[in-house]
Amino acid sequence: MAKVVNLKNKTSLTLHPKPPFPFDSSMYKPGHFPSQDTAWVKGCRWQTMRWNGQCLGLKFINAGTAGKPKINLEVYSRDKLTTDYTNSLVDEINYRYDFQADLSDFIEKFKNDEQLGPILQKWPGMRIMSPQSLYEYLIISIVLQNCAVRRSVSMMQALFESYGTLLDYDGKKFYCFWKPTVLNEVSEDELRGLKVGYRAKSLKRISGPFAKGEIDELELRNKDKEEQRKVLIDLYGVGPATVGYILFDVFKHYDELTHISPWEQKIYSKLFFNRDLSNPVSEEKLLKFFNQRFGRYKMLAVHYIWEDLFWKRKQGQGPEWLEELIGL
DNA sequence: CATCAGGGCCCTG
DNA sequence: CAGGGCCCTGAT
Repeated sequence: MAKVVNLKNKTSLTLHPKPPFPFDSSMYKPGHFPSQDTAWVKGCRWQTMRWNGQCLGLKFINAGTAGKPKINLEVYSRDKLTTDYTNSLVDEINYRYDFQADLSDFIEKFKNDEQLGPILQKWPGMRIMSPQSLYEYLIISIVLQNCAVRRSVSMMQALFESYGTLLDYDGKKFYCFWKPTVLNEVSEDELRGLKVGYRAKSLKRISGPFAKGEIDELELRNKDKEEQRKVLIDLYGVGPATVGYILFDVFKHYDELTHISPWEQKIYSKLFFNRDLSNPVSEEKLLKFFNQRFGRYKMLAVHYIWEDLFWKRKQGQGPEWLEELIGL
């Protein structure tokens, strides 16, 4: 069982995302994998975070409007935090949640687009996000591979219980990720015991370069997209699908769309071409279509459409065919 | 009970 | 560059 740490120290900070900023669609993504390090209710997101050696419990509270955004951030920690620490934390949060992004050009370009226009009206300036570090995102990607969501959730749970830290803060409990050194030192057999299957090897081999400091996420952010791609694809267990997600979510390349998985292919074929699930448009044709229509914003545009679909589903207004595809 | 596919990726030929 | 195999689970 994971150890439980009670975070008694609370620091209050204020964040100012660049307007326009719709809080809920930016801070909660029904289309993302549901990990056990977070929760959301309207106007509020809880999220654990490992930063500079400390496990933190974050609570983001909406205290503004889309036009005049303001977030009250409560940071729960075991130790008292220094100003230097909270400054670096705020920088990191701004990066991970893309708070300072200027999306005015994107909004202007597509406000009258047939599919995108209505969503931009509803959620002008919605951000992309990756609350996790690059390493943590990689772990999630590995447990996502070649299985349905239900199993991914149970693998993640098992990993958190064995190697994570359960944080107790604000009357709630969420898991916090482990340091890369932890998995680097366990045996593949031990990992297999958690029923992660052949993914045990990938989990271990991905942890290595991070444990040894061979991959520095902050440094990698300053490289160009193709250099980032090369570093990622060289990791064992990381292929084109995973790299695509990371270049977009973690490194914020709004134009990264080079691979469409079969189930995404079915969804886009239905949404844009009204094709039956059994008769999807080819990946190549879809890629060409997105490129022509959305140019350097193609993945961002797809994200808006994707999240709109999954928000509707969450509210019980999703299309029938989507349930068929997800098959939970 | 058996069989199969699943939000990939690696390795082989 | 195509295709088999991989761990395991839930669905059939």
